[in-house]
Amino acid sequence: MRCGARPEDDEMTVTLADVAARAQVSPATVSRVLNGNYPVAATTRERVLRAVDELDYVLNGPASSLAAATSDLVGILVNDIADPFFGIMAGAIQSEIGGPGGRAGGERLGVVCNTGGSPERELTYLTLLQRQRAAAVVLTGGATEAAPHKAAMSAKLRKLADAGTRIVLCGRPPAPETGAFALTFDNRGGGKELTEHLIGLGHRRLGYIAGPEERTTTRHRLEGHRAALEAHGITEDPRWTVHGRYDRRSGYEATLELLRRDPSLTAVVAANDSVALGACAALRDSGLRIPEDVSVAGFDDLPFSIDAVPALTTVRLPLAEAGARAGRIAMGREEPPPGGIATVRGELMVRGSSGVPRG
Amino acid sequence: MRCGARPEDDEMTVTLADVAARAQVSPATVSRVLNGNYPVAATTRERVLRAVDELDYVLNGPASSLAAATSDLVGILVNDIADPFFGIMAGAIQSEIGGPGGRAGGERLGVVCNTGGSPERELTYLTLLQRQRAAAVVLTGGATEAAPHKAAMSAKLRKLADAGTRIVLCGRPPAPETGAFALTFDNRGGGKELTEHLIGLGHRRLGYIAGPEERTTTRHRLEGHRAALEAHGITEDPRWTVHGRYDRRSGYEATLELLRRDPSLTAVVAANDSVALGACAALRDSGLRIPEDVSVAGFDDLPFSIDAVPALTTVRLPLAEAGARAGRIAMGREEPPPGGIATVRGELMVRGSSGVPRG
DNA sequence: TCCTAGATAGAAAGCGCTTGCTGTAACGCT
DNA sequence: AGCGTTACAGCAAGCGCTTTCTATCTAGGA
Repeated sequence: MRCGARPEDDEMTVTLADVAARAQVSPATVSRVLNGNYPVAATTRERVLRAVDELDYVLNGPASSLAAATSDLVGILVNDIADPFFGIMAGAIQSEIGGPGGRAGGERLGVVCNTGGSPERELTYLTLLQRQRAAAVVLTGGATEAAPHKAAMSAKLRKLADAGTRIVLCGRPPAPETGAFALTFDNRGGGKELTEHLIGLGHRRLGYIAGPEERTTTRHRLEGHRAALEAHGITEDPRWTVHGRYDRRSGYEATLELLRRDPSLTAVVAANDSVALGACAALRDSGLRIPEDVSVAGFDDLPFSIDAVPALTTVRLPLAEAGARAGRIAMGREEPPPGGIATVRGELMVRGSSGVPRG
Repeated sequence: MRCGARPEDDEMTVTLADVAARAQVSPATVSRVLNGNYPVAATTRERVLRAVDELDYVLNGPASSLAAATSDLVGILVNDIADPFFGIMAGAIQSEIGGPGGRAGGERLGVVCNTGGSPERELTYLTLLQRQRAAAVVLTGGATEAAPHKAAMSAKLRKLADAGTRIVLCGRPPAPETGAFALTFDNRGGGKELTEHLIGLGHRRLGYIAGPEERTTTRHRLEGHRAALEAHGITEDPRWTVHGRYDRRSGYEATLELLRRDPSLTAVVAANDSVALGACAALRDSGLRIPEDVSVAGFDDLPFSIDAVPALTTVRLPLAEAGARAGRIAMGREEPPPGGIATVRGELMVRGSSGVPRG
């Protein structure tokens, strides 16, 4: 690496000019060697690279971004980084973004930002990324539907797109007129299929633990559920739906509430797998067997879902695949879907937590 | 926000100078208003802020970083972003970093980078962060112990620290002479306590599913386990230890292997909770009951561990608390621990997956 | 009343890099 | 031999912001 016997190296941070001086070339040439976007004679390049190595030079990112009017930052927005649902997508996106380990060429810094599901934070992060002149931004997970926020988001996304930032929505509904590409999960279809499976088993009284209100994911999954009920002539009792957060705790409490409202329920459909796990715990604590007394179903098919006892019936979403594709699109390495929108379907996974209703 | 009837706004990206012109002040004044680090008359500030708003101005981050020689990026390195172990820490760190939603003042961009456990990627990410002149870097999770990588890391961290980047290690052993602060988990102590609990229950033949070799976390937990065995006069059979990855799949396979090697084992201690879940699945699939036939123990106490059936006996690590503290230290908002090093202890959580041995 | 200090605002010099344009050899062609 | 090319390399002008230093003005104090 470095020969270590050159005290003057450490005087200050090394600049392009220092490298140029050592390699006996102009700064321009060093820049071109580093960026590899201009012909440089092999011997010169060699000399420059040696100097870079000897001086242990690290490019000044901000300066570079300023001069080139582009940065190598790619933002990844997630609702909850502690939730594997987002972790898996983010990991897949980031690995395609390149960053380290990615294929050659643009060594980009994929940065994941945790909005905690808060619309304001989402907006603030977008501003921060805009400020950094991010090369691309990938937004994952459902969106908030409150009108003011929706409008603000649209405006912000449009502005980002105008500034040349590529926008990709992954697992989120399309944002019309923002220039964003969308990979949308078919939450409605999945929800419908799941409930139809339960109905097919003979269930007629199904509780539903929905996610937070005003979120697209929540609404779509619930709509699918209701569509299934309706398609089979089942009239839904308003008491059968409870809203909560997308976590285990919420599932536990909601299930208790559901049981209180109508003890005759024979199935509980949860907004996602974590919620379903909480539901299972609540049922067990209430002395009910799964699926003999009550069937349970989740959504997403996160890795731990198969380890539940009994294993969770759920809808598998190809999180990693979708993330990878979103990452490639963000990097301009894959053709965006026709019309800018693609629907990604889930797959029903029937496992032990669902069975024929009791009695 | 903006009155919308000024087509000239959108001509090009708005700069500080544009704002200055509109507010009838010099660019210097605008900068000062925005940074709030210099006295500006209230009426002037007012005028400037109005102009900022009207023009919808967004600071150019790279330019700002270049001129000020500092950036508002804070890097968070994790081994596996899809693993809640890291997700929880990263979330806690990021929320303290400020970023959006954080308390007032420096609005920093906390970026989490997924190394996938690869030493090279780790190094590359550090270089990328160095290039961006990151304000701070938090490294989470165990470190790789291979000598060359260790040396390279040390050098890199020292260089970062020299450049003014604050370095915090969270859940990772101290890195001597690098100027890094460390919040280290007491993996050894936790491992020892866990195994002692099992021994106390009467177990004498315990299998151990360790993590990948050459990682500090793996080694420390294993050392604790062995210390407990030794302290109780139990001679370990080499066949009782199997190495694998930190995931469920690995736990499943390792358990099968363990059972093959010695069917008389009465307990299986796993490197972490995910592995333990895999172990449970393997035991069940082998027709063994937990804990009647074989006891199982995990490590970390991730949220889903309590939902295992039976609930997992494990060691709780205060992931969120440690992350939050690491974040505050990184931001200079909390005094670093004396000596730059603090040990964070785990807490034994005895639950249903461990019981007295059969026979 | 004159002078000094305190409070603001502006001028201008960079920060370290990229890139359009301008040389200047060496090459191949007629 | 003469000339258009091609292949490199350098010059120098910024990119948009921060910050030091200087200028101005007002308010006290002697």
